[in-house]
Amino acid sequence: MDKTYQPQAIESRLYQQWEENGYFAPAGSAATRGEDSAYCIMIPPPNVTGSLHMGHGFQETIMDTLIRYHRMQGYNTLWQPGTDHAGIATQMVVERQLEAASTSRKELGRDKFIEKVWEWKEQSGGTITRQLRRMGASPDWSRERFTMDDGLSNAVQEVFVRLYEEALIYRGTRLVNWDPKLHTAVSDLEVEQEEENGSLWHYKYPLADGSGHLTVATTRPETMLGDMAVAVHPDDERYKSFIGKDIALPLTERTIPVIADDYVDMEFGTGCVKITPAHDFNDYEMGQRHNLPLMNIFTEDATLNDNAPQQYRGMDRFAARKQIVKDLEALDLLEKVEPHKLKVPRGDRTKEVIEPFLTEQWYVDAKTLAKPAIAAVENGDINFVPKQWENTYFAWMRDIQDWCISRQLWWGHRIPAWYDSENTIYVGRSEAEVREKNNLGADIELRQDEDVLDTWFSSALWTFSTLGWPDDTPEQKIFHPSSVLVTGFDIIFFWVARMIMMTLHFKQEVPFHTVYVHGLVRDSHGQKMSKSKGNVLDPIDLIDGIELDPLIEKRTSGMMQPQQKEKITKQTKKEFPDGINAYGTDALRFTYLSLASTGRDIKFDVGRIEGFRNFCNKIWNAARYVLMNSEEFDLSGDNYELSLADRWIISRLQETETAVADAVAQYRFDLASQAIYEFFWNEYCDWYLELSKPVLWAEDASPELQLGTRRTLVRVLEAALRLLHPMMPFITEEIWQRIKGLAGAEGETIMLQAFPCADNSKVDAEAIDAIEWLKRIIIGVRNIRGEMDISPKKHLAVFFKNGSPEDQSRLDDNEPFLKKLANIESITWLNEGDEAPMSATALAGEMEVLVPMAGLIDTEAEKARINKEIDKQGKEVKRLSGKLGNEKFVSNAPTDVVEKEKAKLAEAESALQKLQEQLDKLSAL
RNA sequence: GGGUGGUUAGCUCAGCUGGGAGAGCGACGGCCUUACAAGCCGUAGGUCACAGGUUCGAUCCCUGUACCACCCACCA
Repeated sequence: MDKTYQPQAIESRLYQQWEENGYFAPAGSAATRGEDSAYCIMIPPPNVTGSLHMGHGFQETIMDTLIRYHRMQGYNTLWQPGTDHAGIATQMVVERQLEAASTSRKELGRDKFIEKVWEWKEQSGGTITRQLRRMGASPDWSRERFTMDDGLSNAVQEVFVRLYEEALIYRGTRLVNWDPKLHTAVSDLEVEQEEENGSLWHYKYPLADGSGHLTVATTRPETMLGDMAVAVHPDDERYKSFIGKDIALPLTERTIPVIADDYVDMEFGTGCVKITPAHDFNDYEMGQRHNLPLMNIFTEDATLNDNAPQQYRGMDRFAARKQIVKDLEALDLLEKVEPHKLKVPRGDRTKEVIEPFLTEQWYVDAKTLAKPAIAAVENGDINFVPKQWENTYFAWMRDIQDWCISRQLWWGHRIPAWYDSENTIYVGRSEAEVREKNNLGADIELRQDEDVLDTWFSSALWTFSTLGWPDDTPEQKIFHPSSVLVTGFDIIFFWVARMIMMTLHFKQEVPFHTVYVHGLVRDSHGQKMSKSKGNVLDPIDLIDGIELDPLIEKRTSGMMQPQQKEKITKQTKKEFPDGINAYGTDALRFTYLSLASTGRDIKFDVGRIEGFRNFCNKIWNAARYVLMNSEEFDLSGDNYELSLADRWIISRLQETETAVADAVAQYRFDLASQAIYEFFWNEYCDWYLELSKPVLWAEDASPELQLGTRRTLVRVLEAALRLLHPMMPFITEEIWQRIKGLAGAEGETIMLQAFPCADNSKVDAEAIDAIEWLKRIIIGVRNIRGEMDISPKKHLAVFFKNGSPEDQSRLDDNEPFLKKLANIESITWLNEGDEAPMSATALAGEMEVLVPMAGLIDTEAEKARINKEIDKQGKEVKRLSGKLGNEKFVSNAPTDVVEKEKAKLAEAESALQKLQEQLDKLSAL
């Protein structure tokens, strides 16, 4: 074995073996395993043409850990992989490519364009799944699905048709969020409201009869061309007399009424609001209440249409704004402009300003579907972890709006609706079915709806469409509902809520029992990672490492402003002067898990991953040690004896196994990883391996004891590897393969071994006490050595004073260990009355451990050290005696607490007394 | 405007339904001790954001305040 762990030497080889051997597939049918033993996770399908980012890495690690854990526990385990066609995102990428090639989607035409998208999908579609493999993910790749493949498209169509037939899908004309760049409607969720700096213009609107004017305040002057009224509050004394009068709308030939509506806030602006029902959601509502006509003034590109006065037609909305501001000012109608912060709606993909736009679209009746979906969480059929996300879910679901599902895109599931020349709607699974069902002869021309469905429509069916629905498949019986959904809070509404609605409706069961909601991965300063900030880390770079120059190149490529490029370059040079080391997959996974405490975002600090890379190295070297000391021996016999240390480490292993099981049951991967880390490093390596040396290296040790130690070394390591495998699959497999024979394990892979389960009968309290005793003494001597600057090489002669018979017997049992671990030459037991040399002292309970000072220790230094300890113990005594002197504490606190405090006090008092005596002696010199 | 989460060592975070705080990294001192210098040994760091309250006792429970982050919402 290499002296240092080299992840790149083993990872891809092992992964290939796992995949080729079919270890990722579920093991056994429902008949052989029983349905109860199934465990299933559906992957949140990443964009098919995307690539892995830190959020994926985090999420995949959690899922894979859960999957490997349950697989090892013997569940019939399915991790269902797949990818999403990501309508808008993918179409945008391909359109950009076309643009670069000086053509466009329109030029190409629908069929050719879709062909191009499929080409792009074939070309780049493997990236993310390849990267998932690098993460060590173990989904059943043979079952991989794509939202646009035949089976899933079939499910989408079926769901659409059935919902339409149940009147839960309908077509309606209303204001939608329109993206003028993409030329499509988007749902409310796809609109981000960002606060931006704008202006609030105050304009005079003259009355038609010339008797005066009202002043309206607006952030969007250009929409005034579509104004249909001016509204005031009915109780507003200032404007009561204006209600019912007419306004001569400037720049147009139209007159509009002054209306009263209590939506108007008297305090804001001037208290007069211009009402543009076709271009504002609130105005639309008010228009409905007051029967105002709608006048749309925009085209699909958000340029002004023919409803606008001649001089504005064809102008872009922002150019029109400038022009209208100018024109109104020229008419002397501008009263004032003030700076104003406002929320600007932007498309989450295009960042384009979204325009409320009157169109005909398809909608899902979400209110009806939401009812059972709310109930399922209320009654505990679905549990969120952490629980507070349920409130977020409820709040949204109880006020849910109908879901606009049609998109004016080409890439996606085409809506299965046909129209005749009269625009009658026919919905069906195919044109043929539509014709047959509606008795439409071949002479009647039908055209299919041009639109496609929102990407999330197909994602909403994911848990059952991937298992073969609408066909009745055995997979659905075994694996549905799935066990847990692992996802980010940002898609609770987009995806989780809609999955719950759709699945309950079509399967009459929940899609999953638990929703584990994890936080966002941020950079080490808590900033969101984004290309524009230049702070993005790529999980693959953390695995393979990357030099500084390519890292800078990666972070700055495609940057428009050279200024920004420079800033990012500087920042990157500062943070990663030598680039990023190759840490390997296991270190990365362990880092994610150790940061995964529930309910908060995680800051990813490269310092952390380095620490866990070191942990990998520690494991590697511990294994080297174990192999060196056991490889050439026959460990198979039964003629062995376990030492105290053996029994101790076996006890601690059981306790660690319990801690890990408890933590995983609560999705506390941070606690689980910490428990293993501590066990392996601080106990197995720091103490047990050291304790094994005196046994293995002693000429005169009994063969039984040596065999016992070798067995324990190997077997505890083997169990620890299994315990660790779901978190660190690669290193554990590699080492396991080398030691399985020695440990008496059989099987081809650690992946399919039993996960360790604590056996409390192996917890040996006596051994634990004995090793604690041992550790106290060794640490005491080391402390003196360190504090008094005694060379580690110096063999010490020490004395034990005031020891009990139990101390005596422990000394007899453990002398070689003490000598080896504290580098002690001799231990002299002092009976009462024996003369003790002038010494530095460490306490082990009542017993004093003396390190003679002659020639080694300076009196003043030792006095200072003792004083420090006296100070500490003195404070403790004061605190405890104060507490115990409090009548109320003694009478009110539970007796076991009082007893515990009393014992602590006695111990502190005894220590204090001994230290004081020692100090007196030193002072007398 | 409503809601959620956070505030603990220099940094990143734990702290198990209340018995006066822990880890990793970093810092400091000493070690090339035959598994590991990506290591070993030792040490020093905290009025647990602030103010009240409940309690014999509060980092933990309650109320309020401040700051940070995020989500939702129709203020032109």
